[in-house]
Amino acid sequence: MVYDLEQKEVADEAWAVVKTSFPYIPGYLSFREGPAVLSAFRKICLIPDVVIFDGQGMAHPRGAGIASHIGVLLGIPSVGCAKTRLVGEYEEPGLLRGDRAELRYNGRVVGAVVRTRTGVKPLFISPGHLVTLEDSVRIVLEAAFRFRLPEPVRLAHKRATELRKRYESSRSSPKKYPSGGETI
DNA sequence: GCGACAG
DNA sequence: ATCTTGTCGC
Repeated sequence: MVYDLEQKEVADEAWAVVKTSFPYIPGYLSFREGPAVLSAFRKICLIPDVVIFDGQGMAHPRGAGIASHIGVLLGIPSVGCAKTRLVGEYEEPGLLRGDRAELRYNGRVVGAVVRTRTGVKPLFISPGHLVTLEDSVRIVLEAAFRFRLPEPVRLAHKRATELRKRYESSRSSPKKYPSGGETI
């Protein structure tokens, strides 16, 4: 999902149906979900300035979560925005939107635990490719203006669920199914 | 060996 | 992540 933060609207989108070739193993998420991200990315017409990943960036056992790894392959700035922690220690941040705490791992600050909405569970933000921690937090807070998750992440998730349902029911019948290359 | 563990 | 009913709060 390519989202225009100034117009507050979807600018482009694309999807891909890819068979999983790797199991989900904490610390190896990019090997499972990366291929699908890459194939869907080849179909979009508007290349974004930054990509927000549903997962970790630098806050990873080897310092390179899906945001860092795929960000490099795409050659585009990226940010890790996970709903839960993978590694690191932190103090619970304040309850207001914008309140944050450092996420430390091996004596290093690898990310931030940020409250994007007052009273909701915080997000685990960490730098991906070509982006600083401060910019990462700024980008996520700017994109999460309505709900807990950044708008593009929320909409992408919503679209994925919808497509998966439609796909699972149409795959049995002889009908065809849009490949996701349609441009808006 | 035990517990932790993005999606 | 997925399954899954009702329920709590804005």
